[in-house]
Amino acid sequence: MPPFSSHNTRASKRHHNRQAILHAARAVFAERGFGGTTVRDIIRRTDLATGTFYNYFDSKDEVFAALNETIGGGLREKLSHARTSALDFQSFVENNYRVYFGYFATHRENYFLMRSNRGREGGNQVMQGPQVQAGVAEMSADIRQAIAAGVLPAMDADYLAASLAGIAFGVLDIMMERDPIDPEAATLFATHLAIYGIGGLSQMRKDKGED
Amino acid sequence: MPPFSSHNTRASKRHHNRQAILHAARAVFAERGFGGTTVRDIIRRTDLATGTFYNYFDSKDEVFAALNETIGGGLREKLSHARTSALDFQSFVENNYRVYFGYFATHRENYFLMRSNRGREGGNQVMQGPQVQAGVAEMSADIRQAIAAGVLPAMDADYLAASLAGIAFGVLDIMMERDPIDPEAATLFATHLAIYGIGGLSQMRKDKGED
Amino acid sequence: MPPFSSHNTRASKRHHNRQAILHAARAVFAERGFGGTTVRDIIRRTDLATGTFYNYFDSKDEVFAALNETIGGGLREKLSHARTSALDFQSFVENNYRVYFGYFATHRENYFLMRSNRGREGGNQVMQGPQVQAGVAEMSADIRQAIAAGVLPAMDADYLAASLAGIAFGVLDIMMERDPIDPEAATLFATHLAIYGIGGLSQMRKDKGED
Amino acid sequence: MPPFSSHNTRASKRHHNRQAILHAARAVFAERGFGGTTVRDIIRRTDLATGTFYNYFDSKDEVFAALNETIGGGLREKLSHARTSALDFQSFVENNYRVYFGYFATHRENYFLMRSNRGREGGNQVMQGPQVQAGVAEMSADIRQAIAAGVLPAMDADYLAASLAGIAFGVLDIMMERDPIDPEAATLFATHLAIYGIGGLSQMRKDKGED
DNA sequence: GATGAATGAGGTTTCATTCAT
DNA sequence: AATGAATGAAACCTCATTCAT
Repeated sequence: MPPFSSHNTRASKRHHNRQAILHAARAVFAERGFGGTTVRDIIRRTDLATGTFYNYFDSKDEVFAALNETIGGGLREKLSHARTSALDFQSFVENNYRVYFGYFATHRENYFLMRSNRGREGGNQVMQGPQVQAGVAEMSADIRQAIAAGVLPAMDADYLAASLAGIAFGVLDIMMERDPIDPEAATLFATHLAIYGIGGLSQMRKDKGED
Repeated sequence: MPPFSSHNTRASKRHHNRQAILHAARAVFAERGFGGTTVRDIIRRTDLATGTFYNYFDSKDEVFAALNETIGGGLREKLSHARTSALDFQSFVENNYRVYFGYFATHRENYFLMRSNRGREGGNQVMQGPQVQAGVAEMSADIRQAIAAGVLPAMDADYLAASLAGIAFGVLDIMMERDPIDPEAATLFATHLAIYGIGGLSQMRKDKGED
Repeated sequence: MPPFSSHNTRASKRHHNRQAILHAARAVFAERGFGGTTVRDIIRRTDLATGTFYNYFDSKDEVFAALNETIGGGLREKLSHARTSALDFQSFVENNYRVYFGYFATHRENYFLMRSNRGREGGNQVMQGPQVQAGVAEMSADIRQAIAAGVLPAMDADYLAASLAGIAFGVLDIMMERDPIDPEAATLFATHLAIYGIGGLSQMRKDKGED
Repeated sequence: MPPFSSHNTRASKRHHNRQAILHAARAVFAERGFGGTTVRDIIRRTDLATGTFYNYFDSKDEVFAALNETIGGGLREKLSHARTSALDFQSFVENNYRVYFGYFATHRENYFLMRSNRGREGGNQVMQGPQVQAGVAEMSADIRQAIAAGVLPAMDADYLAASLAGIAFGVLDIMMERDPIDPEAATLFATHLAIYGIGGLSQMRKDKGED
């Protein structure tokens, strides 16, 4: 046994290899999409051998899932933290957007990965990237709470949550195409649109009521 | 000789087969996504033979394209018509949404197809389905016009167009999950959110200006 | 019935179509070889339809055979005629070569066709093109006759016939690459080589006998 | 564990499989020709799986090339060696033929392979089998040298080299049909024909000159 | 007879996964 | 645990030939 090189070799090597695979996979999925990626594409960007892949993941599907898990986890955590520090509904929305746009502004790889969604299983390609799923679901819950607490007037919470996510997606795509990427501008735009829009939604009931 | 069925058989049979393939393809793509669909899957839902597929389309890609072309064409035309009849910006937005939601309410197959977008080539999965592309681009142009004409205050037209499309997508997904499907409710929700949101965007400048 | 266009339409049209197919086939086989040629390639150079091909030939193989038959026939006939007018063995050989090289000098298409021999069935690719087969066999017979008649000393007639054909092939390939094509030079070269070589073959026996 | 079979198994197995494929390919090409052979035909004569073929060769073309490379290499080397030991032009020619006929007399498989040349791309079917290519080209060079050195009178070196190769081909085909195969007889026949024929070619100039 | 779409066996190639070393 | 060749199902596509019109 070599004297130094390995006081915790076993575990750390394992971790290192797993990370190497994830890293390579993220890049390839982003470039070629899920369907266009082969396991060999992934392993080729690594100094491992084909078979080794299956010591770490059971299938191509699984790396993809793990990847989304990882990324989704990071984003979800940040969003969650941002949310707790919100004092009112506007800052709730604004914080969400700021974290969201900021995250992708500093993690371009993940943006491209997110867009590479697999092309089978009729899953919603837009709102069901795992990362977004989380955000939408939690946001939807928060909205319901806000309505219950009287902070927001009664309105369709699912439509609203889906709309806020849709705005996020749309604006994100434009933001990422620009140079320089300006997440703050995107945040302000989305926030204004959303907040005033939400304001209008209370009108909706009145409009109806006043018929 | 059957009395009707064959006054110009050759051409009509050809047309019939092409339709059969398109029909089958739409169903399979919707179920399994582009990547998960094989040409055999398509042809199996047909009473044609494998080779016949290639008399009508050169590849899987091509059916997919033709399908989107067809669908996109239909929707685009309707949207275009709706737009010309708009008297003010609110009805412009409202008509767009009404046509959009109404279209998918009565064409569920196409909704599922639209969500099956292929999973390779890093194309935007959300906003670049051919159908939507058209809508967004034209909407973006119309918004610029409206700004130039003074109907709308100066604002980021690309962000806005992308947001309006994002809202459409988000709301559509929720709408399609409900029973009964209520496109009018979706239209009103999206319209209110958008119109008031847009109203708020002018505030944005002022907010900034008043610093 | 149209007044002029067709006093013997039926038969002549049939002949015309057959010729059209043969003509097209010759060109395509020459370009792409037998294996690389599809029936559709052939028919595409024609104003006929796929199915019509099978009114004239039973298979791809058969056109190929007919083509070789036609060409071989032409060449064989010319060779045969040349042979009857030979007064001695030298002019027998010389006439053969002159006709052979002259034929391809004025029928380049057939030269290329001849080289496009099919690539299946382990048939000899060199000496068994149908055209050559004929020549070699007949030449072999003539050589035996010459030996029997005492015009030539005893020697291996099959080896000799094969060699004469081999020379023809080798020289032909070089000749066809040159510009201008000079069949007379080729004829003289091949004739000299052959005649003097044959002269040497009698020595062979003597060499052996004198051991 | 078997005592011998596996001291460096990995590499040796790889080599073994490659050989197995080449061996099978040679047999099938010889039987059916290039065009008539499918990759499946080859792999079927092996205990390997379809996909394995593509671990060793990229395509049918490539096995064929490798095969010719191997064979051509062997023959070329022998011919080259034979040539260096030639003292005069006659022994140069004689050695060439002896090696050539001797080679195929003891490698029947390769004879049949050589005749199976592919049937597409208008390549010369006769003189351009890789093996022969080498011989002809080198022979052509040697002839030019001999002419330059005054060993041979001026004559058309390309025609001559092609003719010598043509004789080899023609005689070989007859030789291989006989039982027993007698390469020495073939060698002597071809040599006599060639040497005396070449002698006659000098006459050609004179004939012309004396006009 | 002419047409040209339909047929379907069969060819080449890819690739997720297994497995012997 | 790592390796990387082997596997073989399955994908895409071609094309000689048939057949209804």
